[in-house]
Amino acid sequence: MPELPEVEVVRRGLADHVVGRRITAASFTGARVARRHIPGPVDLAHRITGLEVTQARRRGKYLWLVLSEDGHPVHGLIAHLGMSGQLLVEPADAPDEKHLHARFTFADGDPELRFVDQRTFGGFALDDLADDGVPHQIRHIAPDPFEPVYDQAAVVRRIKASDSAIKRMILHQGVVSGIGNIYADEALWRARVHGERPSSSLTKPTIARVLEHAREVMAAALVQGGTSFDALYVNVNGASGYFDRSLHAYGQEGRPCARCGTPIRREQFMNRSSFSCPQCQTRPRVRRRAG
DNA sequence: CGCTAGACCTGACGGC
DNA sequence: TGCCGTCAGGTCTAGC
Repeated sequence: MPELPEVEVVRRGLADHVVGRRITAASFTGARVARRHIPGPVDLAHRITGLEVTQARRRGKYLWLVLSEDGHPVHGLIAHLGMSGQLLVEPADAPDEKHLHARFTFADGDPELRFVDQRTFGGFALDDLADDGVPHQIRHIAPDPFEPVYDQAAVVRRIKASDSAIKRMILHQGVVSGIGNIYADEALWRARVHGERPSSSLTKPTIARVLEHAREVMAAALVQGGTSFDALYVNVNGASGYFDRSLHAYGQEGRPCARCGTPIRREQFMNRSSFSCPQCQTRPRVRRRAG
């Protein structure tokens, strides 16, 4: 569910409500929520107990809490929200949620931090931090468009060199991170490019425009607290964003394109739905084949 | 190497 | 009312 803007809203909540506090206990309700931590949930809980949260960081859709001892960073507690994960800051006496999977308590008492995840595609892992402060386990995730180390010219070159569809490339978290199905469709609509166009057939300025639109639409969504269609996506206080009102393509099947009035179409691509304007975003003429 | 399909889960919704 | 199929914001991997 959550893409970069929604995850950034959560990161800011963690920065406001969790950074600066010392963990006194952690519990995980099962192995699945800690499946990325090979030694298991008990080891994970044991190893973070007593450490202080000194930073809340994010790359793309991945979050991590920098955990320190005596002021020195020792670990990164990686969190991914998957499709339905929520990190909630709540009083300890709030009733347990149906899909509560983790609980963290702190030396200064209330509030505690909870991880609630209906589908448990999300979860936690503990890892060391590399020299640049990024946990080793997410080294394969490329910088997102809001990071200082993001090199758009390099991303454009890499995409231009690929014969893959442009939508596949901007969804590829190893090329550029943070973009998911919603913002991919919105960026492509804004750039008037059909997602199945082979990347190599696009000019570098066009590829750059797609990426710039992706960054802009995510920045606009962030201002509005992210995109939420229902109660599944919320910030750490349980509140929803309202960028869904500003979507032009995603989920808009049959509604008139805001530019030309043509009904937005829905197609299957990469085993998921894609939304686009048939008039503004013409399909590639031929599906190229090797040979 | 790149791509596809499938797996991992639960719940909401529409049709019958 | 229930049953069944479909769909959902993500990621990972087995197998071509």
